[in-house]
Amino acid sequence: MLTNKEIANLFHELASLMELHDENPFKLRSYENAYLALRKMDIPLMEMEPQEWKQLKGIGTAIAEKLAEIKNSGTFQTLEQFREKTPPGVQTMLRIKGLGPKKVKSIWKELNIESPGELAYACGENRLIELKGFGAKIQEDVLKSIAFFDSNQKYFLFSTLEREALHYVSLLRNLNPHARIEFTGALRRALPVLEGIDLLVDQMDILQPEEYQQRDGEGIWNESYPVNIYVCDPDNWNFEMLLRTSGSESFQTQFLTNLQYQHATDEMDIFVKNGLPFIPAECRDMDTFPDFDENQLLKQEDICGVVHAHSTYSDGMYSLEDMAKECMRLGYQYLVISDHSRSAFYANGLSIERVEQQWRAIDDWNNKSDQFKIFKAIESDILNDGSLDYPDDMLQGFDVVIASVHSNLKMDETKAMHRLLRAIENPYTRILGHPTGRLLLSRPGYPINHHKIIDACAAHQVAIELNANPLRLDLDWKWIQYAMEKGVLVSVNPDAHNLKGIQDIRYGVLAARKGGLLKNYCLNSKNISEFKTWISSKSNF
DNA sequence: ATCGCAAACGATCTTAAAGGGAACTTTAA
Repeated sequence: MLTNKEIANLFHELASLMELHDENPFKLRSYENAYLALRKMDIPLMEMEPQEWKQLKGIGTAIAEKLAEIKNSGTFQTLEQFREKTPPGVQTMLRIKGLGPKKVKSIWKELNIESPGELAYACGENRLIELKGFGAKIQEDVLKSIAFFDSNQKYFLFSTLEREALHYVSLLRNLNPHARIEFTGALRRALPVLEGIDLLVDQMDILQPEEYQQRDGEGIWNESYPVNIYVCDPDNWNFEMLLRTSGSESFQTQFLTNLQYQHATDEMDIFVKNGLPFIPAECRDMDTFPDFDENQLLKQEDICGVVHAHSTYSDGMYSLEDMAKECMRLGYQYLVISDHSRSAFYANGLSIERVEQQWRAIDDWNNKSDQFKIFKAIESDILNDGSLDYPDDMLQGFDVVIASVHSNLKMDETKAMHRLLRAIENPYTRILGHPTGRLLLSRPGYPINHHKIIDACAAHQVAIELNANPLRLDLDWKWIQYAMEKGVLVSVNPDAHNLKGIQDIRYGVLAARKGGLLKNYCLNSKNISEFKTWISSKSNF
């Protein structure tokens, strides 16, 4: 069953392919609009009644019919026809950053290049610059993009493989209801990007390796990524094996030599019996293992407030009130609503008038509700010169200003640092949003000096966002220790654009734990009164 | 292909930077 994003991507793919084949630009714009609408939806399309599809804005008769086809077969005829008349390698080229349909078309038709490999070769031979509209700079960038693209081919997002892994677990459980099955390997350590799935099972005599192949039809084996199934002693669930198969290399060498394992009742027991501090699985990628009390490590239930979410005022799918109600339902105490600022045109950023309109709505809510509070925030674009997106007297009116870069991400380190440092130094900035702008496996993000950024945040009492979207997880977990050393708070922010998106906080908490974030260093683990104190704590006015 | 206003059809409209090539196209947020 396809997810909304996967379905949306099919229409995006169709639009690109149609453009490649010179179809009616308005037609393909409709598919592009459908893509934009569907990717943001959090109600699963495949679980909706077919007649409901047509109610959605951007979905008419034709696309609703295609959705029905997708429900039946996972794809639709029109798409398959366009796929058929486009070489697979050309389709792959469409996924390379910096190449849109126009450029791919000219590479394909003028140079007869039909794959990224051939394209890289042609760049090496200086042949791309012959094309009209291409030059030395583009040729160089294309080579870099292809290298980045290639290097990511064997990796998958944690969120993707976790979902798949749960599917495998249920398959295995069907084969043997009594089996004990656990995630292990990098999946258990919650690495943000993974090469495959590792599972540890007992009593799996029914599953000899050669059988994996035979069971192809049931999806036990997989073509895109390896599924490693470790089998331990059927009579005795083996914590040694769990520990060994889930440790990183540095963890193995530092901890797993000469350990006594006998009669361990759980994993923690092995640590205790050997006089070692317990290191939770997700923390085992750290270079050095800090002395911490595991109980102080951030937990999902420590998060008191939802910081950084969007509403229909900008590019969110749900109203301010709906977002607030969902946060309440999930047990949070407050919502820090942060729509896009006025320069974010593509995201329907808020003009000054519309900011004021939203403020009135927030005041209304807060006047009526004393049990759940909405704070006024903005995700302000950091403009090219490092300034924020509104005049000071407007910025002053927000409870929280989150400063993020959204445009002109192609920067060298000097430019990026200048831009970010200026934003951090701005007296109104309270949180630095997704510090590198990376999208895991798809966009590298601009280069920054993390030490200097964190130092500046410490000097200016600016918290750093750990954007919890599984595609971002930016600030990277590796920098959390340094942030804590400098006393910088980390805010685990969902950046939600719909109700479901709020629950991305879970991925953020995993990444935070991975970096060893302690509860006391997490901004949104503050309860509402602590959070209010933090808001009024900035002292450099 | 979809929408919206209207009753069969016309309009579809983000914007700015970058790069290449001397005015404009392409891409990406």
